[in-house]
Amino acid sequence: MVLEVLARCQDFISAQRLHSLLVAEDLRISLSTVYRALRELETADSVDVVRDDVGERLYRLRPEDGHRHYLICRSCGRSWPVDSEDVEQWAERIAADHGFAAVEHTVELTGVCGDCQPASDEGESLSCHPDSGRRTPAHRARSYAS
Amino acid sequence: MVLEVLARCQDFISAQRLHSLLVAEDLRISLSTVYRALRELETADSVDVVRDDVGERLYRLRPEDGHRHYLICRSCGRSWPVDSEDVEQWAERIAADHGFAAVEHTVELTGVCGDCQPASDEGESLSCHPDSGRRTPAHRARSYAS
DNA sequence: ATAGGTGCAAAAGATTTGCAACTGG
DNA sequence: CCAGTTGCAAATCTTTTGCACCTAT
Repeated sequence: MVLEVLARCQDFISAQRLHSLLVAEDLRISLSTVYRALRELETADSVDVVRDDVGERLYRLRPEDGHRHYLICRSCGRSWPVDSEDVEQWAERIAADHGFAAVEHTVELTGVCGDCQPASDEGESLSCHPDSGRRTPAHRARSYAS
Repeated sequence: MVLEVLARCQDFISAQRLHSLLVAEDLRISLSTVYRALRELETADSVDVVRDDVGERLYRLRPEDGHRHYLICRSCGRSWPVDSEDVEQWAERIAADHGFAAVEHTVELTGVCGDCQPASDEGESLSCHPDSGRRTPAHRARSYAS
């Protein structure tokens, strides 16, 4: 059930919201089970995970094409898989330069998408973000970025 | 006091450990105050922040040369500022391609440093990581990476 | 019957905050 | 005397876990 919603969603979503969606569909499932399912999917590398600005974890089913990095709109919350060839290479190079092995990287790209730029809120096209066009920008704990 | 320890440390450190260090030096300060100080430094863009594999936040005083990205050893915890020109450019390009504005990015590079590769643990040269050479690798919640 | 999944409530843990006491100017 | 800090304890919030129950094999 978790997988199904994730697949339908095609966007990052929190465990709690996911649970809400499930319950809203009359599916009987507990929050614990949702967390357990997500953890499985995570260890199976079937989902990508990013952190909310409040530390909450957001999950997204990894696209079949293997993309692992996304461009996320801070306003509506929608995400787009992006090509990360360059970063992969950069990461490898940097690691090699420093004599590192077993390198892993985490990359999060956020911004304001085209739809959210002119007016203030729209982008209700997808269903995973009840709080679409209204998200606390830089609530308190912003990740470092530049 | 917080600043001083951070400066001396030159590495990522958690609020709690930082507090321990302070207390260990007979400096009278509460954990709350440490958190408050770190938050200030954070909003002042004086520190960079990364997330532990358990969700804990680690802070590091941003080097004067303005580096914002680091290569962190998963074994001993030491970190090295890295050149991120390429990623910056990549980020800008990707964002532009998608019509995004106000782009921000977060990049975390982890691996096993040279010192930690042959044997298992060493690298006790710096003082911020009491738990050096022994860190739960991929405890449970691994960030997505590739 | 039996292994594994599930729900519930409690636990864990990091961070924040209300509030009263305190300090330097 | 006051503004701004601090400490402490309590609250918050997400995620995990213990444990009993229940179900499909």
